[in-house]
Amino acid sequence: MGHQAYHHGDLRNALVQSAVDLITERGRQGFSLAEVSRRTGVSAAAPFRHFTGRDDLLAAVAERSYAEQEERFSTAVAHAHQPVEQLAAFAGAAVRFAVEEPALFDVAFGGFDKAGRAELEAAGSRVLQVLRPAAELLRPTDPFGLVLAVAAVAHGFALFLRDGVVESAATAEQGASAAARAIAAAEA
Amino acid sequence: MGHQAYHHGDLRNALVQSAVDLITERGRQGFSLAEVSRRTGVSAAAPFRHFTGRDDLLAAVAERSYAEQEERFSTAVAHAHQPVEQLAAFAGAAVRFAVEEPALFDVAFGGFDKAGRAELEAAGSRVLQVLRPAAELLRPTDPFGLVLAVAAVAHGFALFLRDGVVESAATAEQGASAAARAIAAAEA
DNA sequence: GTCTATATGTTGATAGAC
DNA sequence: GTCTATCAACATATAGAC
Repeated sequence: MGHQAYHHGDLRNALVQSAVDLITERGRQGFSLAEVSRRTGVSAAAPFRHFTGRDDLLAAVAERSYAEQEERFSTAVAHAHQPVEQLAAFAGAAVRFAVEEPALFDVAFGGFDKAGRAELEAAGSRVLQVLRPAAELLRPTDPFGLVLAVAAVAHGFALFLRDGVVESAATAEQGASAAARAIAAAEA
Repeated sequence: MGHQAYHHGDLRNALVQSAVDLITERGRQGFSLAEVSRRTGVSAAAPFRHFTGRDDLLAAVAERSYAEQEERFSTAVAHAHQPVEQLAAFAGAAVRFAVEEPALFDVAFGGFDKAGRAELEAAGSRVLQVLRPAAELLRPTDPFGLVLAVAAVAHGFALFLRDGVVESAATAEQGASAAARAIAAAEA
């Protein structure tokens, strides 16, 4: 608020939000910096004051994606009290995230160049860390291996759901949770 | 081979091959129809005689990807004789495919619009069918559920490897195989 | 029937004005 | 901090050469 006519106030966040909306509507292929500018009501050059370019804006969307994932998954894990159920809850929440926030899912995993963006890699690692405590209890010899396996199967089901290989979200969620329990049970 | 000066002989396949090479070198972001034309030594308009556009060429690459996957995975499965080992072999082969054919992996799963391309969806389903016999033996009540879980975890590990979450291909391959065995063991 | 030449509109990005 | 040019590269379409 102030001089909204010229200055936008918070153009950076407005651009990120427009990008999320655009990708939600048209998919990550339909994303373009020009269209984001248009929707935000600024010129095509304006975003370059806040981002070094197209990929930098997408990186900001990815950061937001990881933050949202961390919040959702840590909440889901906190609501379960048995370690095995925490893994299952994580897997289910990962599938729900793909359904409820398709744009954030696609940008984070539809992989653009994460190379050289240490902050993004760190954010991605932090998401997996929410499984650490449960994994330490269940498999003290190789906790990270257990984390990876559970995250991998959850992500695979999420992708199958978005790809249409699995039709119902409930099926994907249950499949991911069941697989997480099976993996946790191995050599337990 | 007759008049190579003008007619290309097999421009369609040459374009697909150039596209694979280009994506291998620069990633799926670096793909452009113009660059593919340049490398193949034809004008930018030539591809339109064989493909309706950019996405149609990518779809042809995806078809080739699924064919390659089907061949690799069915071979891997055929070499294992216990059903559980067939699942593990599939998972390992899926990870190897991501390493050895990064372009084919990215195009098939880096998901562009598969909507309305029935042939592509069918090819994708056929890849999973190579696990059917083993799954029928191990879990007759829900064979497809077992197929999905194994394919999901394999795909997840493959993606983590390509994303740098897992550093070594051997780790990813072993993780995927071990998870496949664990999933097969559940309620067996 | 297969490719080239050429043209249009869109995009990502830069430079300089306000 | 944002705008108005402006540029090269790209996807796509059409008409015509061989």
